[in-house]
Amino acid sequence: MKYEHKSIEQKWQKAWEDNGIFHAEENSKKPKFYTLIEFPYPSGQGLHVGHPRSYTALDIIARKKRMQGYNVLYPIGWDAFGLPTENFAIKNHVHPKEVTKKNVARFKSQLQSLGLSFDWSREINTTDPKYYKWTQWIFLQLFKNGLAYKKEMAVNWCTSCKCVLANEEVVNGGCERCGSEVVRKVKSQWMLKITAYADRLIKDLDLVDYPERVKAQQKNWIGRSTGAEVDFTTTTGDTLTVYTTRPDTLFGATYMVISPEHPLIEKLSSVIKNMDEIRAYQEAASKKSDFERTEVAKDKTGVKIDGVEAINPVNNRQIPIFISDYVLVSYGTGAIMAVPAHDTRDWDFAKKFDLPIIEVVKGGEDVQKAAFTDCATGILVNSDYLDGLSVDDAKKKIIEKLEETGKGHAKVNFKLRDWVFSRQRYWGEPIPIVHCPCCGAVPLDESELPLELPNVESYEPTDNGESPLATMTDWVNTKCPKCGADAKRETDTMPQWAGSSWYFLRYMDPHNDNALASPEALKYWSPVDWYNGGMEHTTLHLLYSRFWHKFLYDIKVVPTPEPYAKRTSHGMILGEDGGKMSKSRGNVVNPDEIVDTYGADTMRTFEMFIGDFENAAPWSSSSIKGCRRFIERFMGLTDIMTEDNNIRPALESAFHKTIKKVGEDVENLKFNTAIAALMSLINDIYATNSITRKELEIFTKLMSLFAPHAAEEVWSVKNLGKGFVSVSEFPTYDESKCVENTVEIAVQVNGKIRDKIVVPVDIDQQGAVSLAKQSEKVNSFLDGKNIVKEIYVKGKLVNIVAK
RNA sequence: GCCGGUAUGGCGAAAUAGGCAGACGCAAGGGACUUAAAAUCCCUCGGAGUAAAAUCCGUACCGGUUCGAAUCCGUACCGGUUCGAGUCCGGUUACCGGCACCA
Repeated sequence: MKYEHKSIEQKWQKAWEDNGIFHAEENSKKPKFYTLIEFPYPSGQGLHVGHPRSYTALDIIARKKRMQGYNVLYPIGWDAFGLPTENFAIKNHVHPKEVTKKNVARFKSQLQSLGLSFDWSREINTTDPKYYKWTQWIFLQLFKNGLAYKKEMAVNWCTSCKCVLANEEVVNGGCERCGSEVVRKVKSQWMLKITAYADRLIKDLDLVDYPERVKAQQKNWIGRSTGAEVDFTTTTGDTLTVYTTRPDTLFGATYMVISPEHPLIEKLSSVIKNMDEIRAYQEAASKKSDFERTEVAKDKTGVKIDGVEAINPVNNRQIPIFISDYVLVSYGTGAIMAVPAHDTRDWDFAKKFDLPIIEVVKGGEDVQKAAFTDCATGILVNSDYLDGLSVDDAKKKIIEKLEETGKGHAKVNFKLRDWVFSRQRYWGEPIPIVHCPCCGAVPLDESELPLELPNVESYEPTDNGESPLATMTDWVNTKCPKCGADAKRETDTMPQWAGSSWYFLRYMDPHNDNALASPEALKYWSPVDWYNGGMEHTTLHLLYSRFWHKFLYDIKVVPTPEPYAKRTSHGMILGEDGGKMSKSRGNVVNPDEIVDTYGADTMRTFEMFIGDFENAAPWSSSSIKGCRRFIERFMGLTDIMTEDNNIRPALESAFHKTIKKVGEDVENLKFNTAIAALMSLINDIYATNSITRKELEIFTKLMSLFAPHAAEEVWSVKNLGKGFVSVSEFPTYDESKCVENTVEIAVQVNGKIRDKIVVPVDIDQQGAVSLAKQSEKVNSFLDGKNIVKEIYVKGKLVNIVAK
């Protein structure tokens, strides 16, 4: 049979869609299976060869589950709010809505050309007011529950996007999206209190099946640490509270450091003698970007505060206070007690400013030469009632003492900060809040949702840091929903992460106007059974959506504490040169060209065959030919089919083994070896020059996971079964038929292979060894030696140990 | 610096409760078919070695355990915990990812 991929692929894509065979069933009695991929951002560049790697992988899972009798939900939609669209709109003077529409159409046709078994009847779009009505609704619930609040604070400001960024969006001091410089800017911002969920976001990782690296990264990002807050009094009678993870070293505190922004400085400005010097330091620190501030500086800087000192609560020793930018205002209390003997940063600082270093934990080298930071082995010294204790015991004891005397208490801290939720841009969900001069921030009534984006003249971001919406006075000016007074709408919009934080719920019931999804649909489909996506979203989307879902669980909207039961992650497809695909490198592969030249089936098979799914893999324009040949050979089977409706005995175990292997490998994301097994089997089939009807039926079903169009064609041309092979019953195997009658085993002498023999599969040790000894080759190595030991490993080898 | 991961032919990679290293595919070389090329089919394909064999070497490094190690161990060097350490804690090289002055 001639293989014309273009006509075949178009034909079957249309047939699948016309018959709706991939639509998830409503009110089904079948067990459900919800497979999910991260819905794409429809960029102007169109689909990238990286997208199909994830989509094809879960498509294969979805297809297999469908064939195994599950009611499968494999949905698709568009995460369409965002800056590139807006920037394109500004440049070309088109409405972002139009840009989005065009990009979605392009993406949709590209995706459909790949033969992915999405349920297109559930397509969603985050920019659709019917969709973002519910994004806004969730925001209102967060607001009503005190988890959304507005706060004046220093934020990350992208100088190019003219917009604030969340901490998660700042990469190496630059904007995650455009790479431009990020500076600190004080602005009033909407914040979401993700920190209220910090503990549960760590703890509930135990409930889900995620790769270890994902769990580790999330834990690392949340950064839980346990320690104590300790109150120091100052010579002015004020209280200076510090956070420390090493309260056991309190006796070794020889100075204190507060961050340049610490409020105590203003409060004591009249007492401080060197205020000019301090002001100059503050000024210099504020000019540094966040990146420079947090970069591990080799050289510590700081200024000693003149005129006020602190008193160590455990020994009443008077110690100096410094300001230094190595202490961050945003972590802990913005102040530390410095224990140079047991903290490398404090040690560096102490050396530079010639401050005393007092050893309070014994067990390391000379603390005058380097800080000793090992908690596991140290023993407390020079610490009064803590002397002789281990670090752990000393921590417990000192915290007890502090709590007794009211000088401190145990404290847990997180690196995680609240989520900066405002963006000063047009193309995002409007925040449904009205600012009233009397009532403050007032939420819109839920019946007013969706609060739609107005049409504006210009989407250009403003230099004064306000959203383009602020210029729309008839939209901005409104009445307070509470008291009716003249009031103004919030003009900031939500970040792109808002719409994607709950989209998987909408798929369960995408056309519902009364709720984000019906309780019945949520109950039936939750949680997502298998979610595949990129590692780059681990501390962004994946964390945000877990947070929202936990909140929705708390207010009894969703039935499960975690949104995704299982998460897997694919590796990147690299350019042929081994580097990341990018326009500037000129190594970008266009999927349209691949589909055009080789067909979607080849593209799919190749992306699955390319290597370990979880690792990065370079594209190869020559290797893909092997996959094309494989599919041609598959199509060619139709020319050698016989009407025999059995599996031939010679191939029986090969078929059963392949069914088993393909099924298991697919579940374990080992697509490459599953395809290799099918290639091996087809080689065995061609060696016999024929294939039976029954054999072709099974082979076609297995192939339909990877090359669904070609499989449908073979299925229908040879009339192998009713309907579509894509929804036929997945073949089963018989474990007992997976084994051959005879097997070739290796014969070793002293661990070196000397011969290979064919033996019955169930032969015992004695039989195998005596057969092995009949080999001349083996005997030549045994000559003149005594046999010490004979080893037989069933189905593998015989090893004769001789001396 | 900390956390996680990886290391196998010319290339993408297989094989780990220890058991035939390199499945499957690409590339390459030879042959068949063809006026020729492409396509297809057959053969070879880790390295050294040989006329062909034999044989030796080979899974980042070094060292071990074992009849047998890509797979297990680190006992190499030193120290600690312990009545008692091969067993618990603390090493080397290269690359990738994450975090990084988080007290």
